Amino acid sequence: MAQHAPEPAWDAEPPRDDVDAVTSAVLTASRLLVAISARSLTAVEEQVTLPQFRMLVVLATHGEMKLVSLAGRLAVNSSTAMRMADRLAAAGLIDRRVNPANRREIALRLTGSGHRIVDDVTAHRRREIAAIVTRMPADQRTGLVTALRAFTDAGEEPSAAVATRDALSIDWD
Amino acid sequence: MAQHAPEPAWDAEPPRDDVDAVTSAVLTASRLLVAISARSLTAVEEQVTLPQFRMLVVLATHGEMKLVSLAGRLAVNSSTAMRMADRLAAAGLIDRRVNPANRREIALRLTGSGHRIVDDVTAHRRREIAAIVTRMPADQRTGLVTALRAFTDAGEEPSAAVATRDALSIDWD
DNA sequence: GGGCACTCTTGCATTATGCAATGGTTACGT
DNA sequence: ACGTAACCATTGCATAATGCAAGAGTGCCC
Repeated sequence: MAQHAPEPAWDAEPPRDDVDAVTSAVLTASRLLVAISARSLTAVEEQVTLPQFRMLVVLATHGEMKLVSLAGRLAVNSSTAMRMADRLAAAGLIDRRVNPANRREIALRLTGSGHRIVDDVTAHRRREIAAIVTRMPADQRTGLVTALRAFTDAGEEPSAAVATRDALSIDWD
Repeated sequence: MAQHAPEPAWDAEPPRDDVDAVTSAVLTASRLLVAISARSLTAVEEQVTLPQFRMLVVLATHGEMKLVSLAGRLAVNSSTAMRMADRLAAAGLIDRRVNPANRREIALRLTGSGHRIVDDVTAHRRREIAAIVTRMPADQRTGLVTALRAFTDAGEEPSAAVATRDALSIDWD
């Protein structure tokens, strides 16, 4: 990929090769992380479908929410969220009640069982990542933290403007 | 695990463990990467659904395949893959023909239009990651490459044993 | 030649998804 | 205070995704 002789010949523009090499490294890491996440989901996929799991994650993260907010965060139509909530409520994983302060809306919330499912997946994922980190040379670890922080900082700054919706198909935790 | 107390990750709380801190950093980066991928998909989601796009990606990566292999790689039932292939063929994005060497199987392959869709998404994703990398301090970039390589190396080593299926819902490129 | 494994295909049931319409509830403006 | 507009949940309708199971064609091996 990156040869040597990074001669920044023009302007203040950063050398293309440098950025390209880093981009490729990030993409490679992405694939691994997605594979890990996919594996961590197989544990619960007997109990809930993937879209249902996404809903549980959002509720675990944001606590009680009304339906339209939930739908917006999942980037699905409210009718879709509606029927998913129906099924999750029937399965005893979420709890629905009318908001007494505003009777137009309903408050949706995880039950204990719902929380347990999310926690199981999160624990599995953390465990698997930790296992990988353990296999890394110890002196590389601090470097990874520093580098990733720089990356996420650079990536999150403008995201306020973008108002990134939650992940399309996999929510991590 | 965590109820809904926001996790202090690596700062704030005294890192109980080196591994723990790194794991948290990786999880944070994961979320950003997923958000990026989700955004890169919105461009094509008028033309194909997400599962359909996954199928296109697999075909772009592996070239011509028979149906069961494709289904296996997508981790879906062959009947599901079958009908998705029907729709993609009807849309002119893939091409199906009987394998002359083995008339039980059908060979599925991307058309030009199918390729274009995959390329669009990949380009979008690379562009967005590159933009973030550009915003990083230049002296952090090489550190990121080194650190990510150490991470992916450590993560891929045992994956031969695991035989990781492709990502459950998002294929990256 | 016959069984057997492999492939594609189709029928059936459930879930996911969006759009549009309906009815209840709140907010706002005059 | 009244009426209208905005907001919210809900349901009907159509299509896609998904798995299981059964059926039909094809190739392989003994």
